Amino acid sequence: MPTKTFFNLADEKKNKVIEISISLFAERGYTKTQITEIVKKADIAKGSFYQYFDDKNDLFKYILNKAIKVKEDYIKKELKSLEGEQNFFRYWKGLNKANINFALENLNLARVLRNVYKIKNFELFKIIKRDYEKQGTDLIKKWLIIAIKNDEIKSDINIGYIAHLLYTANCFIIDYLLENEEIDTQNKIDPYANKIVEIIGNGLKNSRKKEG
Amino acid sequence: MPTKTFFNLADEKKNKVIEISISLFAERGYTKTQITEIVKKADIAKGSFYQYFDDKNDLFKYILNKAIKVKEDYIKKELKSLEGEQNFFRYWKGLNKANINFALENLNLARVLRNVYKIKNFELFKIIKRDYEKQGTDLIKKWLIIAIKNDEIKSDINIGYIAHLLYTANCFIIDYLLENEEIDTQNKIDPYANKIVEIIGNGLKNSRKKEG
DNA sequence: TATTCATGTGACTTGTTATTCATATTATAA
DNA sequence: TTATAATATGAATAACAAGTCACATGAATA
Repeated sequence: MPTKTFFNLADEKKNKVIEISISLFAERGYTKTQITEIVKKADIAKGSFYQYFDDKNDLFKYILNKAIKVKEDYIKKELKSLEGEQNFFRYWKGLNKANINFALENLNLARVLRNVYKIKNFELFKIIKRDYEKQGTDLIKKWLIIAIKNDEIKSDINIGYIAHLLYTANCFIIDYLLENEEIDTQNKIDPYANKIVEIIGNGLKNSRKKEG
Repeated sequence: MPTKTFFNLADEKKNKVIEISISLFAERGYTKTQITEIVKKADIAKGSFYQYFDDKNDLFKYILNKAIKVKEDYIKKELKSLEGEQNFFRYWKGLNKANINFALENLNLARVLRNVYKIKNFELFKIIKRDYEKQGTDLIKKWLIIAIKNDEIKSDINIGYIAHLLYTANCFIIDYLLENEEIDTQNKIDPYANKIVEIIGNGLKNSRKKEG
């Protein structure tokens, strides 16, 4: 956790440090981001940095948690608007939409999250990563179980596998978005995401049942 | 390129260095793999290492190219056995099979490749990575075009997107395999991979045409 | 204004790891 | 056997980046 001193800082200064850190972590990942560069860009002294944060890790965890919270808010908002909905695919589509909106409106935060996801052998983040992924797949699993009960989806699937596949399909869309910066508008990414949802959705659908 | 001295080495010694490097790069990725550890495990002197390789990068590129070559061999072999085949899905299944076999039989080489794929901001590897991905998607694109001509696949798809999706679905299977070491046999990974091929395949199929 | 507390500072220390180099050993050829 | 080339060695160096610290400045209160 950042120190009291950091939170006492004038908003402008505080946000400058945060924004610069986010953009560096997003661009270079954890290891290659240097405190030296952060302080230079934020125009503060090295010593000051260590008055604000215990160490590099402290800063990173702070930003990571920020990213997770912001993303969760997007998902919560979307789920609220889906309340009462019975159709699995609309749920999954909603989850995709929330994730895409989060990424579009917070490109660098989304990049920080994806970098953590891809990181290797970082004991500290392994737990965060696992929790984070579990949260995503658990939600899908819950929906899948209901969808199978409702005969909406074929029952000959392994729920764990498929939840993982659907989760990954979503990550894939986000990656595509983050790696192809030219795709920065809803107009371009939406048809793309919908196509994927449609393709995988068609493959999953219980063909014995007509669409609802 | 490793030096003449390295290639002159007795096979046992040479392979020891290679194997240890592969397993360390696979386990820890490029940055966290230390020459000091390689040298210690391979039981050679630090100075010797620098008689064999220009630097750490030289070693890594050598191993990376080795991995690419080995993987290509698996694909070439599979493609040969598919010669004359007209069905898109059998091709795609074949590609999956080749990749899975490569990964199962060369776990660490596969991990090295996946690590490179996930690496950020490594100018040197960006080109290799891009080439490598282009190769994978180009193959799928070629098949997709034929499949659409044959009415095997719906025509309302963006070939670039879908090729990328199919390519990623494959990477997803490999990741799942590499991250869940307990899945180390053909028996366990095959039904899993087939399920994914089936799901996405069903979604892509032209429903106006009966299966061939 | 004097005292105290909070914040700012950047040269220095520490730790880490790639890379070098002067020297020793071993193999090869004459 | 001797000379020459090839290979081996590990302590020393270099480069880099995180984290510290003794001191400076500023703000708040009495």
